[in-house]
Amino acid sequence: MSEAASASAAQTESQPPIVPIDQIARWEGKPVTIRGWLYNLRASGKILFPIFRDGTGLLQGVIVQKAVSPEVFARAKELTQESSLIVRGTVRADTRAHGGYELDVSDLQVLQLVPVTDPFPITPKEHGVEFLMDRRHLWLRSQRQNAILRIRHEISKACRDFLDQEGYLLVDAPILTPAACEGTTTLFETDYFEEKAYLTQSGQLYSEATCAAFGKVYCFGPTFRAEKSKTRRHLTEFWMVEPEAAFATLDDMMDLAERMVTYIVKQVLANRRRELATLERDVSKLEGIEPPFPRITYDEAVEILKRKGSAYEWGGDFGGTDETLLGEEFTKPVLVHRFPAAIKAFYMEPDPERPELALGVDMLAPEGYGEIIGGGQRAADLNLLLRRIEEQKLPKEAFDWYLDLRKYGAVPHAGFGMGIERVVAWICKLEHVRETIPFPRMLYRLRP
RNA sequence: UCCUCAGUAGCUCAAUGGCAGAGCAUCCGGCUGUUAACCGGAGGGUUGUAGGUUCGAGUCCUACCUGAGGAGCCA
Repeated sequence: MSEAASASAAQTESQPPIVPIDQIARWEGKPVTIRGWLYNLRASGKILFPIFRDGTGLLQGVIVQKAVSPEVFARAKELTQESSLIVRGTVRADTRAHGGYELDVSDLQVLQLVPVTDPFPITPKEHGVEFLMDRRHLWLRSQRQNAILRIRHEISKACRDFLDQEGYLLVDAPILTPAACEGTTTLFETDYFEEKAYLTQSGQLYSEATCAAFGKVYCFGPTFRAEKSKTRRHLTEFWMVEPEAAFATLDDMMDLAERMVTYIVKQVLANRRRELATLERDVSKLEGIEPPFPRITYDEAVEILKRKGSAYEWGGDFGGTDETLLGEEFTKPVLVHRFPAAIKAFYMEPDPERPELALGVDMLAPEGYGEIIGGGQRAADLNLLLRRIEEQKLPKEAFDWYLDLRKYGAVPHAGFGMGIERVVAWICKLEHVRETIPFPRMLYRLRP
Protein backbone atom coordinates (compact mmCIF):
# COMPACT_ATOMS: atom_id res chain seq x y z
CA MET A 1 0.00 0.00 0.00
CA SER A 2 1.39 3.39 -1.01
CA GLU A 3 1.81 6.19 1.47
CA ALA A 4 -0.98 8.17 -0.18
CA ALA A 5 -3.44 5.27 -0.02
CA SER A 6 -2.56 4.58 3.58
CA ALA A 7 -3.06 8.24 4.51
CA SER A 8 -6.40 8.20 2.73
CA ALA A 9 -7.49 5.08 4.63
CA ALA A 10 -6.50 6.64 7.94
CA GLN A 11 -8.48 9.72 7.04
CA THR A 12 -11.56 7.62 6.25
CA GLU A 13 -11.49 6.12 9.74
CA SER A 14 -11.11 9.35 11.67
CA GLN A 15 -12.52 12.02 9.35
CA PRO A 16 -14.49 10.98 6.25
CA PRO A 17 -14.16 13.37 3.29
CA ILE A 18 -16.13 16.60 3.34
CA VAL A 19 -18.75 16.33 0.60
CA PRO A 20 -21.09 19.02 -0.72
CA ILE A 21 -24.70 17.83 -0.68
CA ASP A 22 -25.20 18.36 -4.41
CA GLN A 23 -22.44 15.75 -4.98
CA ILE A 24 -23.92 13.21 -2.56
CA ALA A 25 -25.02 10.67 -5.23
CA ARG A 26 -21.36 9.93 -6.05
CA TRP A 27 -20.78 8.81 -2.44
CA GLU A 28 -23.49 6.14 -2.11
CA GLY A 29 -22.51 3.51 0.42
CA LYS A 30 -19.55 5.54 1.65
CA PRO A 31 -18.90 7.50 4.86
CA VAL A 32 -18.90 11.29 4.43
CA THR A 33 -18.72 14.49 6.45
CA ILE A 34 -21.38 17.17 5.89
CA ARG A 35 -20.78 20.70 7.14
CA GLY A 36 -23.80 22.96 7.32
CA TRP A 37 -26.92 23.91 9.21
CA LEU A 38 -30.10 22.23 10.46
CA TYR A 39 -32.94 22.99 8.05
CA ASN A 40 -35.66 21.15 9.92
CA LEU A 41 -36.08 18.34 12.43
CA ARG A 42 -38.83 15.76 12.62
CA ALA A 43 -38.85 13.52 15.67
CA SER A 44 -40.77 10.31 16.22
CA GLY A 45 -39.80 8.93 19.61
CA LYS A 46 -36.75 6.78 19.03
CA ILE A 47 -36.02 7.86 15.46
CA LEU A 48 -35.09 11.37 14.29
CA PHE A 49 -35.15 12.87 10.79
CA PRO A 50 -32.97 15.96 10.74
CA ILE A 51 -32.69 17.72 7.36
CA PHE A 52 -29.27 19.24 6.73
CA ARG A 53 -28.56 22.26 4.53
CA ASP A 54 -25.09 23.21 3.30
CA GLY A 55 -25.85 25.85 0.66
CA THR A 56 -25.67 23.38 -2.23
CA GLY A 57 -28.77 21.40 -1.30
CA LEU A 58 -30.77 19.55 1.34
CA LEU A 59 -30.08 16.08 2.73
CA GLN A 60 -32.27 14.11 5.11
CA GLY A 61 -30.46 12.38 7.95
CA VAL A 62 -31.71 9.38 9.88
CA ILE A 63 -30.78 8.88 13.54
CA VAL A 64 -32.04 5.70 15.22
CA GLN A 65 -31.65 5.80 19.01
CA LYS A 66 -30.22 2.31 19.46
CA ALA A 67 -27.80 2.78 16.53
CA VAL A 68 -25.89 5.77 17.95
CA SER A 69 -24.39 6.71 21.31
CA PRO A 70 -26.77 8.23 23.91
CA GLU A 71 -24.78 11.49 23.67
CA VAL A 72 -25.25 11.80 19.90
CA PHE A 73 -28.98 11.01 20.16
CA ALA A 74 -29.46 13.54 22.95
CA ARG A 75 -27.57 16.25 21.02
CA ALA A 76 -29.61 15.59 17.87
CA LYS A 77 -32.91 15.68 19.77
CA GLU A 78 -32.08 19.16 21.10
CA LEU A 79 -31.19 20.62 17.70
CA THR A 80 -32.86 23.88 16.72
CA GLN A 81 -33.46 25.28 13.24
CA GLU A 82 -30.29 26.77 11.65
CA SER A 83 -27.92 25.48 14.34
CA SER A 84 -24.52 24.98 12.70
CA LEU A 85 -23.24 21.42 12.48
CA ILE A 86 -20.61 18.97 11.37
CA VAL A 87 -22.22 15.59 10.70
CA ARG A 88 -20.67 12.26 9.84
CA GLY A 89 -22.52 9.30 8.44
CA THR A 90 -22.99 6.89 5.55
CA VAL A 91 -24.83 7.77 2.34
CA ARG A 92 -27.69 5.48 1.37
CA ALA A 93 -30.08 5.58 -1.58
CA ASP A 94 -33.68 5.69 -0.37
CA THR A 95 -36.77 6.64 -2.37
CA ARG A 96 -38.49 7.85 0.81
CA ALA A 97 -36.09 10.82 1.00
CA HIS A 98 -36.32 13.94 -1.17
CA GLY A 99 -33.41 13.85 -3.58
CA GLY A 100 -33.23 10.06 -3.43
CA TYR A 101 -30.46 9.81 -0.83
CA GLU A 102 -30.24 10.05 2.94
CA LEU A 103 -27.53 9.96 5.54
CA ASP A 104 -27.32 7.34 8.30
CA VAL A 105 -25.79 9.60 10.93
CA SER A 106 -23.03 8.13 13.11
CA ASP A 107 -21.72 11.29 14.76
CA LEU A 108 -22.88 14.86 15.08
CA GLN A 109 -20.95 17.87 16.32
CA VAL A 110 -22.77 21.12 17.12
CA LEU A 111 -20.76 24.27 16.36
CA GLN A 112 -23.41 26.66 17.63
CA LEU A 113 -26.82 25.78 19.00
CA VAL A 114 -29.47 28.39 18.18
CA PRO A 115 -31.07 29.08 21.59
CA VAL A 116 -34.69 27.99 22.06
CA THR A 117 -35.40 31.32 23.74
CA ASP A 118 -34.47 33.18 20.54
CA PRO A 119 -35.21 30.78 17.68
CA PHE A 120 -34.52 31.32 13.98
CA PRO A 121 -37.37 33.63 12.91
CA ILE A 122 -38.05 32.27 9.43
CA THR A 123 -39.91 29.00 9.83
CA PRO A 124 -40.96 26.71 6.96
CA LYS A 125 -44.41 28.32 7.23
CA GLU A 126 -45.69 31.41 5.44
CA HIS A 127 -44.44 34.90 6.20
CA GLY A 128 -45.31 38.37 4.99
CA VAL A 129 -43.19 40.55 2.72
CA GLU A 130 -42.17 43.11 5.35
CA PHE A 131 -41.17 40.43 7.86
CA LEU A 132 -39.02 38.65 5.29
CA MET A 133 -37.47 41.83 3.87
CA ASP A 134 -36.45 42.99 7.36
CA ARG A 135 -34.66 39.65 7.72
CA ARG A 136 -33.26 39.43 4.19
CA HIS A 137 -29.87 38.38 5.61
CA LEU A 138 -31.56 35.25 7.01
CA TRP A 139 -34.19 34.83 4.27
CA LEU A 140 -31.37 34.13 1.78
CA ARG A 141 -30.97 30.71 3.41
CA SER A 142 -34.34 29.51 2.09
CA GLN A 143 -34.52 27.12 -0.85
CA ARG A 144 -36.46 29.54 -3.02
CA GLN A 145 -33.97 32.38 -2.58
CA ASN A 146 -31.11 29.95 -3.11
CA ALA A 147 -32.63 28.91 -6.46
CA ILE A 148 -33.25 32.50 -7.60
CA LEU A 149 -29.72 33.67 -6.82
CA ARG A 150 -28.17 30.63 -8.48
CA ILE A 151 -30.12 31.49 -11.61
CA ARG A 152 -28.98 35.11 -11.28
CA HIS A 153 -25.40 33.82 -11.22
CA GLU A 154 -26.05 31.76 -14.35
CA ILE A 155 -27.50 34.80 -16.15
CA SER A 156 -24.55 37.04 -15.18
CA LYS A 157 -22.11 34.37 -16.30
CA ALA A 158 -23.99 33.87 -19.58
CA CYS A 159 -23.79 37.62 -20.30
CA ARG A 160 -20.05 37.61 -19.72
CA ASP A 161 -19.43 34.39 -21.68
CA PHE A 162 -21.59 35.48 -24.61
CA LEU A 163 -19.99 38.90 -25.02
CA ASP A 164 -16.51 37.46 -24.54
CA GLN A 165 -17.22 34.94 -27.32
CA GLU A 166 -18.44 37.77 -29.55
CA GLY A 167 -15.12 39.58 -29.14
CA TYR A 168 -16.27 42.20 -26.65
CA LEU A 169 -13.81 43.38 -23.99
CA LEU A 170 -14.93 44.08 -20.42
CA VAL A 171 -13.97 47.70 -19.73
CA ASP A 172 -15.54 48.95 -16.54
CA ALA A 173 -17.15 52.37 -16.21
CA PRO A 174 -16.90 54.57 -13.11
CA ILE A 175 -19.62 54.59 -10.48
CA LEU A 176 -18.91 58.10 -9.18
CA THR A 177 -19.58 60.62 -11.92
CA PRO A 178 -19.47 64.42 -12.08
CA ALA A 179 -22.79 64.85 -13.90
CA ALA A 180 -25.89 63.15 -15.15
CA CYS A 181 -25.23 60.75 -18.00
CA GLU A 182 -28.49 61.43 -19.73
CA GLY A 183 -29.93 64.38 -17.87
CA THR A 184 -33.30 62.67 -17.67
CA THR A 185 -33.48 60.78 -14.43
CA THR A 186 -33.04 61.71 -10.78
CA LEU A 187 -29.60 60.89 -9.43
CA PHE A 188 -28.18 60.12 -6.01
CA GLU A 189 -25.92 62.97 -4.98
CA THR A 190 -22.87 62.53 -2.80
CA ASP A 191 -20.03 64.69 -1.50
CA TYR A 192 -16.74 64.23 -3.34
CA PHE A 193 -14.10 66.25 -1.45
CA GLU A 194 -16.26 69.39 -1.35
CA GLU A 195 -17.48 68.83 -4.88
CA LYS A 196 -20.80 67.30 -5.88
CA ALA A 197 -20.67 63.86 -7.39
CA TYR A 198 -23.42 61.49 -8.52
CA LEU A 199 -23.84 57.73 -8.55
CA THR A 200 -23.90 56.53 -12.15
CA GLN A 201 -27.17 55.82 -13.89
CA SER A 202 -25.42 54.17 -16.85
CA GLY A 203 -21.90 53.41 -18.06
CA GLN A 204 -22.88 54.16 -21.64
CA LEU A 205 -21.14 57.49 -22.23
CA TYR A 206 -17.90 56.01 -20.92
CA SER A 207 -18.37 52.92 -23.08
CA GLU A 208 -18.69 55.21 -26.10
CA ALA A 209 -15.19 56.42 -25.25
CA THR A 210 -13.78 52.93 -24.65
CA CYS A 211 -15.33 51.47 -27.82
CA ALA A 212 -13.28 54.04 -29.78
CA ALA A 213 -10.24 52.66 -27.99
CA PHE A 214 -10.97 48.92 -28.19
CA GLY A 215 -13.62 48.47 -30.90
CA LYS A 216 -16.11 46.29 -29.03
CA VAL A 217 -16.55 46.73 -25.27
CA TYR A 218 -19.01 46.20 -22.46
CA CYS A 219 -19.36 47.30 -18.89
CA PHE A 220 -21.15 45.33 -16.21
CA GLY A 221 -21.87 46.90 -12.87
CA PRO A 222 -24.33 48.52 -10.51
CA THR A 223 -26.32 51.56 -11.57
CA PHE A 224 -28.46 53.90 -9.51
CA ARG A 225 -31.76 55.68 -10.02
CA ALA A 226 -33.15 58.01 -7.38
CA GLU A 227 -36.71 58.23 -8.69
CA LYS A 228 -39.30 57.73 -5.99
CA SER A 229 -40.66 54.84 -7.95
CA LYS A 230 -42.54 52.10 -6.18
CA THR A 231 -43.48 49.21 -8.42
CA ARG A 232 -42.67 45.52 -8.74
CA ARG A 233 -40.16 46.19 -11.52
CA HIS A 234 -38.11 48.99 -9.93
CA LEU A 235 -35.00 49.07 -7.73
CA THR A 236 -32.91 52.14 -6.83
CA GLU A 237 -29.74 50.05 -7.22
CA PHE A 238 -29.60 47.50 -10.02
CA TRP A 239 -27.07 45.79 -12.27
CA MET A 240 -26.76 46.48 -15.94
CA VAL A 241 -24.66 44.91 -18.69
CA GLU A 242 -23.97 47.37 -21.50
CA PRO A 243 -22.23 46.38 -24.75
CA GLU A 244 -21.10 49.15 -27.11
CA ALA A 245 -19.46 48.68 -30.53
CA ALA A 246 -17.74 51.06 -32.92
CA PHE A 247 -19.07 50.97 -36.52
CA ALA A 248 -22.22 49.16 -35.31
CA THR A 249 -25.73 50.17 -36.37
CA LEU A 250 -29.17 49.83 -34.84
CA ASP A 251 -29.72 46.59 -36.77
CA ASP A 252 -26.41 45.18 -35.51
CA MET A 253 -27.50 45.84 -31.93
CA MET A 254 -30.93 44.29 -32.45
CA ASP A 255 -29.19 41.16 -33.75
CA LEU A 256 -26.77 41.14 -30.81
CA ALA A 257 -29.52 41.64 -28.22
CA GLU A 258 -31.58 38.83 -29.76
CA ARG A 259 -28.68 36.39 -29.75
CA MET A 260 -27.60 37.39 -26.23
CA VAL A 261 -31.06 36.85 -24.69
CA THR A 262 -31.35 33.52 -26.52
CA TYR A 263 -27.96 32.42 -25.17
CA ILE A 264 -28.89 33.42 -21.62
CA VAL A 265 -32.14 31.43 -21.72
CA LYS A 266 -30.38 28.38 -23.22
CA GLN A 267 -27.69 28.42 -20.52
CA VAL A 268 -30.24 28.66 -17.70
CA LEU A 269 -32.24 25.79 -19.21
CA ALA A 270 -29.09 23.72 -19.64
CA ASN A 271 -27.53 24.30 -16.21
CA ARG A 272 -30.30 25.35 -13.78
CA ARG A 273 -33.14 22.86 -14.31
CA ARG A 274 -33.22 21.97 -10.64
CA GLU A 275 -33.55 25.61 -9.61
CA LEU A 276 -36.31 26.27 -12.18
CA ALA A 277 -38.13 23.22 -10.78
CA THR A 278 -37.78 24.57 -7.22
CA LEU A 279 -39.46 27.77 -8.43
CA GLU A 280 -42.11 25.70 -10.29
CA ARG A 281 -41.30 27.67 -13.45
CA ASP A 282 -43.14 26.53 -16.60
CA VAL A 283 -40.02 25.90 -18.74
CA SER A 284 -42.02 25.32 -21.93
CA LYS A 285 -42.42 29.12 -22.09
CA LEU A 286 -38.62 29.46 -22.10
CA GLU A 287 -37.85 26.61 -24.48
CA GLY A 288 -39.32 28.52 -27.42
CA ILE A 289 -37.03 31.52 -27.01
CA GLU A 290 -34.95 31.49 -30.23
CA PRO A 291 -34.27 33.91 -33.07
CA PRO A 292 -35.92 35.54 -34.82
CA PHE A 293 -37.72 37.71 -32.26
CA PRO A 294 -40.57 39.82 -33.60
CA ARG A 295 -39.46 43.34 -34.56
CA ILE A 296 -42.00 46.12 -34.78
CA THR A 297 -41.68 49.85 -35.18
CA TYR A 298 -42.95 52.28 -32.61
CA ASP A 299 -45.72 53.16 -35.10
CA GLU A 300 -46.80 49.51 -35.24
CA ALA A 301 -46.65 49.24 -31.46
CA VAL A 302 -49.03 52.18 -31.15
CA GLU A 303 -51.42 50.46 -33.58
CA ILE A 304 -51.34 47.28 -31.47
CA LEU A 305 -52.05 49.25 -28.31
CA LYS A 306 -54.99 51.01 -29.94
CA ARG A 307 -56.34 47.70 -31.23
CA LYS A 308 -56.13 46.31 -27.69
CA GLY A 309 -58.25 49.18 -26.43
CA SER A 310 -55.56 51.40 -24.95
CA ALA A 311 -56.09 55.16 -25.04
CA TYR A 312 -52.45 55.51 -26.04
CA GLU A 313 -51.54 58.38 -28.42
CA TRP A 314 -48.53 58.58 -30.77
CA GLY A 315 -45.67 60.60 -29.33
CA GLY A 316 -45.51 59.44 -25.72
CA ASP A 317 -43.35 56.85 -24.03
CA PHE A 318 -44.83 53.50 -23.00
CA GLY A 319 -46.00 53.08 -19.42
CA GLY A 320 -45.85 49.87 -17.44
CA THR A 321 -49.33 48.82 -18.59
CA ASP A 322 -48.47 49.49 -22.26
CA GLU A 323 -45.31 47.39 -21.98
CA THR A 324 -47.29 44.56 -20.42
CA LEU A 325 -49.92 44.72 -23.20
CA LEU A 326 -47.26 44.67 -25.92
CA GLY A 327 -45.29 41.89 -24.26
CA GLU A 328 -48.40 39.75 -23.97
CA GLU A 329 -49.00 40.07 -27.72
CA PHE A 330 -45.99 37.79 -28.40
CA THR A 331 -44.60 34.57 -26.96
CA LYS A 332 -41.00 35.74 -27.48
CA PRO A 333 -39.34 38.99 -26.46
CA VAL A 334 -40.33 41.76 -28.89
CA LEU A 335 -38.03 44.49 -30.24
CA VAL A 336 -39.69 47.88 -30.62
CA HIS A 337 -37.60 50.34 -32.63
CA ARG A 338 -37.63 53.88 -34.05
CA PHE A 339 -39.18 55.95 -31.27
CA PRO A 340 -40.11 59.63 -31.48
CA ALA A 341 -36.84 61.48 -30.93
CA ALA A 342 -38.53 63.88 -28.54
CA ILE A 343 -39.01 61.22 -25.84
CA LYS A 344 -35.52 59.74 -26.09
CA ALA A 345 -32.12 60.84 -24.74
CA PHE A 346 -30.04 63.56 -26.45
CA TYR A 347 -27.42 61.15 -27.81
CA MET A 348 -29.76 59.13 -30.06
CA GLU A 349 -29.03 59.10 -33.81
CA PRO A 350 -31.95 60.36 -35.91
CA ASP A 351 -33.51 58.06 -38.52
CA PRO A 352 -32.18 59.41 -41.84
CA GLU A 353 -35.51 58.60 -43.52
CA ARG A 354 -37.65 60.25 -40.85
CA PRO A 355 -35.63 62.67 -38.70
CA GLU A 356 -38.43 62.97 -36.14
CA LEU A 357 -37.63 59.38 -35.17
CA ALA A 358 -34.61 58.15 -33.18
CA LEU A 359 -32.73 54.94 -34.00
CA GLY A 360 -33.47 53.47 -30.59
CA VAL A 361 -34.74 50.04 -29.59
CA ASP A 362 -36.39 48.54 -26.51
CA MET A 363 -36.78 44.83 -25.91
CA LEU A 364 -39.91 43.88 -24.01
CA ALA A 365 -39.96 40.53 -22.27
CA PRO A 366 -42.95 38.19 -22.66
CA GLU A 367 -45.39 37.21 -19.89
CA GLY A 368 -45.89 40.84 -18.92
CA TYR A 369 -42.36 41.60 -17.67
CA GLY A 370 -41.84 44.80 -19.66
CA GLU A 371 -38.64 46.44 -20.81
CA ILE A 372 -35.46 44.42 -20.26
CA ILE A 373 -33.24 46.14 -22.84
CA GLY A 374 -32.93 49.70 -24.06
CA GLY A 375 -30.41 50.96 -26.58
CA GLY A 376 -29.74 52.13 -30.09
CA GLN A 377 -27.43 53.92 -32.46
CA ARG A 378 -25.59 56.97 -31.06
CA ALA A 379 -25.43 60.38 -32.69
CA ALA A 380 -22.09 60.76 -34.44
CA ASP A 381 -22.34 64.39 -35.53
CA LEU A 382 -20.81 67.05 -33.28
CA ASN A 383 -23.17 69.88 -34.29
CA LEU A 384 -26.26 67.76 -33.75
CA LEU A 385 -25.09 66.87 -30.23
CA LEU A 386 -24.28 70.50 -29.42
CA ARG A 387 -27.78 71.50 -30.52
CA ARG A 388 -29.42 68.72 -28.47
CA ILE A 389 -27.45 69.61 -25.35
CA GLU A 390 -28.56 73.21 -25.69
CA GLU A 391 -32.20 72.29 -26.38
CA GLN A 392 -32.36 70.01 -23.36
CA LYS A 393 -30.56 72.59 -21.18
CA LEU A 394 -27.81 70.15 -20.18
CA PRO A 395 -24.55 71.52 -18.71
CA LYS A 396 -22.31 71.58 -21.77
CA GLU A 397 -19.04 71.71 -19.80
CA ALA A 398 -19.87 68.34 -18.25
CA PHE A 399 -19.93 66.80 -21.74
CA ASP A 400 -16.69 68.33 -23.07
CA TRP A 401 -14.87 65.00 -23.01
CA TYR A 402 -17.86 63.25 -24.58
CA LEU A 403 -17.95 65.76 -27.42
CA ASP A 404 -14.23 65.11 -28.04
CA LEU A 405 -15.30 61.66 -29.26
CA ARG A 406 -17.04 63.43 -32.19
CA LYS A 407 -13.98 65.55 -32.93
CA TYR A 408 -11.36 62.83 -33.03
CA GLY A 409 -12.37 60.07 -35.39
CA ALA A 410 -16.14 59.95 -35.02
CA VAL A 411 -17.70 56.75 -36.34
CA PRO A 412 -21.20 55.32 -36.30
CA HIS A 413 -21.58 53.29 -33.12
CA ALA A 414 -24.32 51.64 -31.13
CA GLY A 415 -25.01 49.73 -27.95
CA PHE A 416 -27.62 48.75 -25.42
CA GLY A 417 -28.13 48.17 -21.70
CA MET A 418 -29.81 45.13 -20.19
CA GLY A 419 -31.18 45.22 -16.64
CA ILE A 420 -30.13 41.99 -14.96
CA GLU A 421 -32.84 41.99 -12.29
CA ARG A 422 -35.70 42.24 -14.77
CA VAL A 423 -34.23 39.38 -16.79
CA VAL A 424 -33.94 37.28 -13.62
CA ALA A 425 -37.53 38.17 -12.66
CA TRP A 426 -38.78 37.11 -16.10
CA ILE A 427 -36.79 33.86 -16.34
CA CYS A 428 -37.79 32.89 -12.78
CA LYS A 429 -41.33 34.29 -13.28
CA LEU A 430 -41.24 36.27 -10.03
CA GLU A 431 -43.87 38.67 -8.75
CA HIS A 432 -41.33 41.36 -7.84
CA VAL A 433 -37.69 42.23 -8.65
CA ARG A 434 -36.88 42.54 -4.94
CA GLU A 435 -36.10 38.79 -4.81
CA THR A 436 -33.67 38.92 -7.77
CA ILE A 437 -30.81 40.65 -5.93
CA PRO A 438 -29.27 39.59 -2.59
CA PHE A 439 -29.88 42.88 -0.79
CA PRO A 440 -32.42 45.00 -2.69
CA ARG A 441 -32.32 48.77 -2.42
CA MET A 442 -35.73 50.31 -2.86
CA LEU A 443 -37.68 53.39 -1.92
CA TYR A 444 -38.01 53.22 1.89
CA ARG A 445 -35.70 50.22 2.16
CA LEU A 446 -31.97 50.61 2.80
CA ARG A 447 -31.43 47.76 5.27
CA PRO A 448 -30.25 45.14 5.86
C1' U B 1 -45.41 63.42 -5.28
C1' C B 2 -50.44 61.24 -6.05
C1' C B 3 -54.27 57.13 -5.66
C1' U B 4 -55.97 52.47 -3.27
C1' C B 5 -55.51 48.89 0.59
C1' A B 6 -53.56 47.08 5.19
C1' G B 7 -51.56 47.20 10.53
C1' U B 8 -54.84 42.12 16.33
C1' A B 9 -50.09 36.60 20.16
C1' G B 10 -43.11 35.31 17.80
C1' C B 11 -45.44 34.17 12.48
C1' U B 12 -49.98 33.79 9.15
C1' C B 13 -54.76 35.34 9.92
C1' A B 14 -60.22 35.42 12.28
C1' A B 15 -63.60 38.26 15.39
C1' U B 16 -72.75 42.17 13.31
C1' G B 17 -70.38 48.42 17.87
C1' G B 18 -71.35 43.85 23.21
C1' C B 19 -66.38 38.09 27.26
C1' A B 20 -59.60 38.74 22.61
C1' G B 21 -59.82 33.68 18.96
C1' A B 22 -57.53 29.71 15.55
C1' G B 23 -53.40 27.29 13.03
C1' C B 24 -48.17 27.26 13.16
C1' A B 25 -43.90 28.40 16.40
C1' U B 26 -42.33 27.80 21.81
C1' C B 27 -42.61 24.62 26.46
C1' C B 28 -44.32 19.58 28.72
C1' G B 29 -45.86 14.49 27.39
C1' G B 30 -46.49 10.37 23.45
C1' C B 31 -44.82 7.93 18.93
C1' U B 32 -38.94 3.35 15.01
C1' G B 33 -40.05 5.87 8.32
C1' U B 34 -41.31 11.07 8.94
C1' U B 35 -42.10 14.41 4.17
C1' A B 36 -44.40 22.32 6.04
C1' A B 37 -44.85 14.80 10.30
C1' C B 38 -48.75 13.57 13.65
C1' C B 39 -51.58 13.10 18.65
C1' G B 40 -52.62 15.21 23.83
C1' G B 41 -51.76 19.39 27.18
C1' A B 42 -49.73 24.43 28.75
C1' G B 43 -48.04 29.44 28.53
C1' G B 44 -48.42 33.66 25.35
C1' G B 45 -52.32 40.36 24.07
C1' U B 46 -51.59 48.33 26.13
C1' U B 47 -55.58 45.22 18.82
C1' G B 48 -49.44 50.71 14.98
C1' U B 49 -49.60 55.91 17.78
C1' A B 50 -52.51 60.16 19.63
C1' G B 51 -57.19 62.16 20.05
C1' G B 52 -62.65 61.87 19.35
C1' U B 53 -67.95 59.70 19.01
C1' U B 54 -70.62 56.07 22.21
C1' C B 55 -73.58 53.19 28.10
C1' G B 56 -69.78 50.27 25.53
C1' A B 57 -64.62 50.75 20.09
C1' G B 58 -60.15 45.65 17.38
C1' U B 59 -64.67 47.45 14.76
C1' C B 60 -67.09 54.21 13.58
C1' C B 61 -64.53 59.48 12.83
C1' U B 62 -59.81 62.75 12.52
C1' A B 63 -54.56 63.21 12.34
C1' C B 64 -49.98 60.91 12.27
C1' C B 65 -46.52 56.54 11.75
C1' U B 66 -45.24 52.00 9.18
C1' G B 67 -45.88 48.69 5.16
C1' A B 68 -47.99 46.78 0.49
C1' G B 69 -49.97 47.40 -4.54
C1' G B 70 -50.35 50.87 -8.44
C1' A B 71 -49.61 55.83 -11.24
C1' G B 72 -45.92 59.03 -12.95
C1' C B 73 -40.60 57.81 -13.97
C1' C B 74 -37.35 54.08 -15.20
C1' A B 75 -33.58 48.70 -17.03
